[in-house]
Amino acid sequence: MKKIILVDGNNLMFRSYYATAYSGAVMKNSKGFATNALYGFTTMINKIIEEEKPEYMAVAFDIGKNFRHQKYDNYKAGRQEAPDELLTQMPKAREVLNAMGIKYYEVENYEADDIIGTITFMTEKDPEYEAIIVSSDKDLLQLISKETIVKLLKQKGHIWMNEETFKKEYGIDPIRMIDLKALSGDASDNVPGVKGIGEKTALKLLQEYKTLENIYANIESIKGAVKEKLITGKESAFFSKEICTIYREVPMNVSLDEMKYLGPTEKLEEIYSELEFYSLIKTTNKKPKVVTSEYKILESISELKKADIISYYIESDNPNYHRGNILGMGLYDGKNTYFVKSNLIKEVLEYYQNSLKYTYDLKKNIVLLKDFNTNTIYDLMVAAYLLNYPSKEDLAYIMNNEDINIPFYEEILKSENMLMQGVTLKAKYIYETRDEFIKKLKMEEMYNLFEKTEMPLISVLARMEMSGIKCDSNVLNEMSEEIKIKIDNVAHKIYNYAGKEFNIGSPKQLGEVLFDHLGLTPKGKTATKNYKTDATTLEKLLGVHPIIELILEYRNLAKLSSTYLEGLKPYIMDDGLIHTIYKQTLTRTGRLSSVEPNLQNIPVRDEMGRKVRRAFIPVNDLFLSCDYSQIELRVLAHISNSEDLINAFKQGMDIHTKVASDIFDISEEAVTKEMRRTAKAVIFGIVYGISGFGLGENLHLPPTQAKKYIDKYLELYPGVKEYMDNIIKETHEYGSVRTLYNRKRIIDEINNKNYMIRSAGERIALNTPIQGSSADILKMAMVRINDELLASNFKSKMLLQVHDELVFDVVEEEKESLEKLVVDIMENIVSLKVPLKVGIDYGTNWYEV
DNA sequence: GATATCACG
DNA sequence: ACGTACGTGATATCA
Repeated sequence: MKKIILVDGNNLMFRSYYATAYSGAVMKNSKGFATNALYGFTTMINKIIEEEKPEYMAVAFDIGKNFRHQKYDNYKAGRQEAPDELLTQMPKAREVLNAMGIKYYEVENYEADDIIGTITFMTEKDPEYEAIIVSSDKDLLQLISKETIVKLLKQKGHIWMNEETFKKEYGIDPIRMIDLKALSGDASDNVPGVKGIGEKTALKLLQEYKTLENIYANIESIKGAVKEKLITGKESAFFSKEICTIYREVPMNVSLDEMKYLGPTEKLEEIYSELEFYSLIKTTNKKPKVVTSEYKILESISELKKADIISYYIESDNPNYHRGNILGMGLYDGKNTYFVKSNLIKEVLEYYQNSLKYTYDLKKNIVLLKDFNTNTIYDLMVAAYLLNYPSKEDLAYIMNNEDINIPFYEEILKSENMLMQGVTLKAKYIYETRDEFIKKLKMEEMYNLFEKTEMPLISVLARMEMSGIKCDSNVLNEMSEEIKIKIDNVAHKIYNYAGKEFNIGSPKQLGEVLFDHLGLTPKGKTATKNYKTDATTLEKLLGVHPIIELILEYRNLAKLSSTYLEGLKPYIMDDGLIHTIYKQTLTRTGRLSSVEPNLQNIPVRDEMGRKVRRAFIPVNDLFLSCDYSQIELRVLAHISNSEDLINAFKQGMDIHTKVASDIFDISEEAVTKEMRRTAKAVIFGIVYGISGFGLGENLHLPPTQAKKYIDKYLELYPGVKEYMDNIIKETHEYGSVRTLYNRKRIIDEINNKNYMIRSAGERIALNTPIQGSSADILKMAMVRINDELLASNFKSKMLLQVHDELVFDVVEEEKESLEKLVVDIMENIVSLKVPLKVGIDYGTNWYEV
C-alpha cells in the first residue's frame, strides 16, 4: 500500500494564525513581517512528516472565489475577512512547501476541499493507494471511505476518523455528512440549511431515513413542528446540499505518482533563516548576538570622576541571589562605561555616595551587597513592571525586545567577555532610558505609586528576605517519619483493593486501575484523553468504592511529604533560616509572589497540614500575625459604593450572616451555618465573576438554584451590579483597568472575538481592581510600618507577607507597642468609605498563631 | 517541557 | 451549543 497524505493548507494556515493571534501580539521577524501562521504551519507539516512518514504527500490551497460563490451570493458571507497579517503569509507557505519537497495544488474556481476530493477520487480507483486527509474541518469527513481516513485536528492533538469511528460517532454513513449539513446548515460558511433544525434533530432524521431525499419522500410520516420546518425549508435544504458537496472532478490533470514526497532541499534553511525560525534550523548555528560595548576595566577608583548621576548593573552567578556571588558590575556615569570587578564594587558605590543612582532589580543588589546602602532611587525593573512590560528577571528580555541584541543570562555565565559586554550595555541602557520611563509613568499617572509605594517597598522586602524565617528541621523530620508510615499503610490498602501494585502518584495508572480495572464509572477525561482523577472528580465517587477515600488520603499525605516536609528542608540554609524571594514584578494584579520556597502557601486549612507550621519558629520571642479582615469585600463595598454593604461594615456586622439573611429573606438570628456558607460562596463568587454553573459546582447545588442566589444578591445590592456593568463597559472602551491607586492592567482579551477569551477578560476586569487595590493597600502599609520600625529602633522584625497578612518576629518587651503601631497603620493607611479591620494573633510558633 | 494535581489568599 | 471563578508555585509523571 502506498500511503498518501493530503493536507488542507488553508485550514492549517488559518488555525495557526488564530491559535497565536488571540493573545494579542503577532509573531514577526525583525523586518516586521508577520510569521505566526507560517511558524505553526511549518511545525505542523514537520510533525505530520515525522508521525506519518509519508511516501506521498500533497497540500491543497483555496485560491480566490470559486464556483460556489457564483451559485450563491452569500457563500461564506458574514465571515470575517482574513486579516492582512495572515494574507501576506499565504504565498510564503507555498515557498516553504517547495523547499520541503512537497507538492501543492491550487485550482482557479475550486476550493482546497474539492482538490482533496478529486485526489481521493483517484486513490480510491487505484488499489495501490490509501489516503489520509489532515484537517480540522469536519466538512472533509464526507470523503471517508474504505480507502480514505481523516486525521481530524483538535485543539490539543487529533482524532482518527474512519468509516467505523464515524458511524459510531454520528450513527450515519460518512457520505451523509452532506445531508447533515443540508439540514442543519453551517454558520461559518453561511450555509442556511433548514431553519430551526440543528445537528441533533438532523442526525435523528438521517438515522431513520438515511438521506435528505428520503426524508422528503416520507415527509408525511414526520410529525409536529419538525415537519413544518422541513416543508418551509425544503428549497434551502436541497440548495445547501449542493453547496456542501465536495466536487470530486476538478480538472487538474495530475498523476498520483508526481506527489511523491522528496524531502527537504538546501533552500529550506534559507527560508527558515529569512523567517527567523531559528529553532527549526538544526544544522546551522544560530546567528551570534551582536554585542558592541566600549568599556574600561576599572583598576582603581582613582580613575573615576564625580558625576551627578550614575547607573550600575550587577550580575550574580546564581539566579537565587541568596545563594549567589557577585560576578561583576557594569557602571556608566553619563560619559564613561566601566566594568567593575567584585572586590571594587562597594568602594565604587561609596565613591558615588552623593550621586543619584539607577539600577535594575535593586532588591537583588541589596541582598548581593549584604545590605550595603546604595541609596538607589530608580529601579528599571519595577518601572517596567508598572508599565506592563512583559519583564523578566533578565533585563536582556526588555532590551532584545527593543532590538538591542545582547546576551541572555545563560550566555553571560559562559564567558568573561560576554559578562563584561552584558553588564556594561545594561548599565548604559538603564541610564539612557530612565527619563523616558519616568515620563511614561507620569503620563500613565503611576508616578506616585512608583515613587511612594513600589520603590520604597523594594528595601522593605529585601530586609524581610534577608531576615529569613527560622525553620526547625527536627520538627519536619519527625513529622515526615510519621507521615511516611501512614503513606505506606494507605498504599498497601490501596494495592489490596486494586488487586495489584501500581504507581498511585501517576494519574494515568490510577485512572486505569479505577476505571478499567475496577470498573468504576469515569467522570470525564483530561485534555490528553486520560481519565480525570482530581479530588473534585473523585469526591463524586465517594461511597461507590472504599478505594476512593484511601486515594484522597494518599494524595493528601503525599503532598504534605513531598512539597512541605521533605520539600522545605533543602531551603533551610546554614544559618538555620529560610530566605524566600518575593517577586515584586510578576503578578498582573499587583500582588507579590513568593518562590524558593513559596512561603505563601504553607498548609493551614486542614489540621494535619497545618501542623507543618510548627516547624516555623521565631528568632526572638514570639510571632505576631496581623491580617486584614475581609479586605477584598471592603474594597468591593468601597468601589461599588454599595450603601447596604457599606452600612453593614460600618456597623461591624458579620457580612456573611448579613448577606445570608438578605438572600434567604429571614432574620439574622435564623441564619444557619449552611446558609452562611452559601452566602459566603456567593459573595466570593461575585468578586470573581462567577456563573450559576460554577457556583453550583462549588456548593453542590443545581446551577439553576445557584443562579437564583446570584440574581438575588445582585438585586439586593444594586451598587455591586452597577459596578460590574460599568467596569466591563469601561474596560471594553479603554482595554485596561485600574486599581484605586492607579495601578494599570492591560486586558487584551476584552475585545476578543472568541467568546471564551472575551468572557475571561471580563472576569479579569471585575476582579483586578478588587484584588489589586487590596494589594496596593497592604504594600503601602508595609512601607509605613518599616519606616516606623526603623525610626523607633524596634528589634522586632517583619518577616512574611501573605496577601492580606503580615507576620512579625517579636521581642517580648516590644509586644504592646508593636501591636499598636502595626494595627494602627494597617487600619488607617488609607481612608475608604468602610473601615478597615485588622485581626491579631500571637504564638511561639506559626502553628500556634 | 508539558500536564495533572494540589497548596495558599 | 459553548464551557463555566481571580491570583499564585511546587512536585511527580511522562512523552
